[in-house]
Amino acid sequence: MSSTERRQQIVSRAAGLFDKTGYSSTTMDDIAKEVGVAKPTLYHYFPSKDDILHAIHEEFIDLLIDRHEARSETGLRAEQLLLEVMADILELMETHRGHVRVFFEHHRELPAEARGPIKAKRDRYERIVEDLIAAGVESGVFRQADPHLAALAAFGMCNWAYQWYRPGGRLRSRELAYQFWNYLVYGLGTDQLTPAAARAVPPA
Amino acid sequence: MSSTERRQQIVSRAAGLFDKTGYSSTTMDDIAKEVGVAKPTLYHYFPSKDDILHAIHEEFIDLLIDRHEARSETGLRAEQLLLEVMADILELMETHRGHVRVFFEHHRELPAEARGPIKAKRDRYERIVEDLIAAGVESGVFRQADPHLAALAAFGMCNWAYQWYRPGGRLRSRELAYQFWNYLVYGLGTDQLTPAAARAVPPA
DNA sequence: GGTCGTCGGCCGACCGGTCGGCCGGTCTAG
DNA sequence: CTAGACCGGCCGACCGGTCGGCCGACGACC
Repeated sequence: MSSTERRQQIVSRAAGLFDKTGYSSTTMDDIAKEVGVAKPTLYHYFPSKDDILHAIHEEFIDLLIDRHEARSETGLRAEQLLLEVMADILELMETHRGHVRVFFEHHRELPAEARGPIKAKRDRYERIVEDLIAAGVESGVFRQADPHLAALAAFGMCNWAYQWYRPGGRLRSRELAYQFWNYLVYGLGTDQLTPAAARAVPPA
Repeated sequence: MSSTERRQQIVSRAAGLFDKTGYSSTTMDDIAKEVGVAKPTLYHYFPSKDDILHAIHEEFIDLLIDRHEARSETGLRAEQLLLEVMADILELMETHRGHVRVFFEHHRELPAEARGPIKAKRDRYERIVEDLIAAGVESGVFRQADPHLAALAAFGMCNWAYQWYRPGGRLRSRELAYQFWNYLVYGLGTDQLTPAAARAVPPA
C-alpha cells in the first residue's frame, strides 16, 4: 500500500471510529488496530491525534465546496442550485458518515491554529448558500426573506439528518433532499390556512 | 444552601461546562471548582459522572414534554401547536443552553441502563409532533405529507440552532421560531415557481 | 441551659488505570 | 547501503473514584 493510500485509510477509518465512539473516547490504539498497524506507525503519518481530526475536517468541507463549484457554471436556476446543495450534504451522509459527525460535533477539539482556516471555509460555504437564496429573491422565485435565516433553516433540515439518517433506510439521500427541499420551497400548508399570516408579526 | 438546591446547582453548572468544553474533556475537578466545592462532595450527591449526565438528559426532555402537555388541553389548532413546539425548543436554547448540547451530542455516553428510558421519552416526544402534523393533514390545514419526515424537518430547523444561536443576538427565540414556522408552513417559493413540481418525482 | 452524641455536608490526599506520545530499534525494497 | 515503513515497550500526565476524617447544626437528656 502506497504512502498516500495509507494516509487516506487512516483518515477514513479514524473518522468511522470517531463517529461510532466519539473523539475523546477513541484511543490511538483503537485507530491503529482498526487500520491494522501499531500505534507508533500512526505517528509516522500524523504528528498528533488532533492532526487526524484536522484532516477529517478539511477533507469534508473541501468536498462540499468542490461539488458546488463544479456545478456553479452550469446555469442552473437558484431554486435548483439550492436543491443540489441540500442533496450534496445528504449524500455525504451516505458516503462519509464519519466525517459528518466529526465535522459537526468536534470542531472545538481542533488545535487552535487549525480552527481559523477551517472556520473560514465553513463560513464561505454558508455564504455561498446565502447568496444563492438572495439571488432567488432577486429573480422573484423566492419571496422576500432573510437569506441568512433561510439558509440556516435549509442547513438545519439537512445537517440535522446526521442524527437519524441511516444509509440502508427507506429513502435514498437524494429523495430525502427532494422531500425537504419541497417542504421548504412549497410549504406544508394548504390554502385552508389564512395566507395573510405569512407576513404577520409573531403572536405574543 | 439546601441539599436539593445544591444538587440542582451541580446539574446546571455541569451542563454549562459540558456545553463549553465537551463531556469527556470536562473533569470532575472542573465541575467541583465551578460549583465551589471539592471533588468528593460531588460524589456525595451523584454516584458517578455519568449520573450527572443522566440528570441533565432527564431534566431537559421532561421540560419539553411537560410544556407540551400543559398546552394540549387548550384547544389550539394543529398549526398553532406546531409553532408552540418549535418555540419551546428554541426557548430552551436561551434558558438551558448547556442542557441542549448535552442532550443532542452526548447520548452515547449515557450509562447503558439509563439509555433506554431516556430514548423512550425522546421517542415519545417525536411521536407527539408526528401525531400533531398528522392531525393537521387530517383537518386539511397541511397538505398530504409524511408526518414522520415533516417532523424531522421541523426538528432539524429548530434543533440545529444550538450550533449557532446565541441568546443575546438579533432575534429572540420566539421570533426565530415564528420565522422558521413561517418558512415551513408557507414555503419560500413564490407563484413564479411552477407549483406542479410540488408533487413531482425527484429529478434524476 | 449546658453537654454530648449523631449525622449530613464537606474535604485533603491518595490510588489505579488509561492514554497520548516517544525512543530506539528492525526489516525490506530498490 | 540507505530510506522509509513499521513496531515493542515504555513514560508521564491526567482523571474518575475512594478513604478516612473534620466540622458545625441540632436534638436528647439531665
